[in-house]
Amino acid sequence: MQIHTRMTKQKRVIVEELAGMRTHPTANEVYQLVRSRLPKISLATVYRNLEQLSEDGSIRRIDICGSQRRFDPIVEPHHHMRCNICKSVYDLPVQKLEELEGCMGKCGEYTLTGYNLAFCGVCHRCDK
Amino acid sequence: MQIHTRMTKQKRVIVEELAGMRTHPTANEVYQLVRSRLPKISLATVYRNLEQLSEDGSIRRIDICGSQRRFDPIVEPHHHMRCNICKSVYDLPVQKLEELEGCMGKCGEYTLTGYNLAFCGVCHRCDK
DNA sequence: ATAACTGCAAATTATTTGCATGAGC
DNA sequence: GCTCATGCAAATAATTTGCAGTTAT
Repeated sequence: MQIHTRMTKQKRVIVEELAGMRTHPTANEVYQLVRSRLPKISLATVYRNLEQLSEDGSIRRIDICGSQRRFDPIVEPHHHMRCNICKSVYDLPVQKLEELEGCMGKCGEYTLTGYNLAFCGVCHRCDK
Repeated sequence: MQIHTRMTKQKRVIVEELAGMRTHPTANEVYQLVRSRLPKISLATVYRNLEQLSEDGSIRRIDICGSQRRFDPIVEPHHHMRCNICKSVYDLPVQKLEELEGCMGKCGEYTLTGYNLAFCGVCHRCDK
């Protein structure tokens, strides 16, 4: 980790493309998007920027979805759901779990600082 | 997936070694354990058996811990916490989240069938 | 000027698969 | 005996790293 980070052309385009997306793209999906504007960008640069942006809190990294990491431009607390069939990840309109916030802090011999909650199920498109 | 599964020597030892473990081992950790009793077993066999056992509900697969899948012999609902520092995964003595159960079923346009909740923080060993 | 960032290619890590042989039921 | 399971080796997939050249501050 570094002390100073710089705003590069690549980072700016990554942030711009991610903004507003609600599909929780993987690194490779972000790479494909960004490539239409910066054809020479490399996948490693996308990985490095997504990682750095997660670290400074600009975006949210979603580690709960099986083998592939996903990214979310919305950092405010909310929950996700992953369809067992199509594997898409959606935002969930469940806001009533503030009880979770009450778990933060000291909990037995652990100090809890955050959590990941992911539901699984079937989405409207796959539910026939 | 197959219709009939068989109880092999390898599967039996994997189940026996896993039973009672509270460290949520990775496939490779299970492999190392089992190897002391079955030196010729291969890592692929361990992966195949852990996957099969998760599918038939005999063990629980934990997909929420970053890049490595972990396994838990306890299938009853409970929550986990992963230390940010040592990356260990612990059981959590938080049982008051039954509200989560109330979220199952229809939720907007989704049908929720399960969830994964993992806390992160710092464990007693790393908290100095 | 200097430290951070890039693209590229190669390396790593975790997991899966093809296949010939072996073993439960 | 018929499948399913195994061991091995090779393949895949996701992510990370080394490095020499480039760029933001």
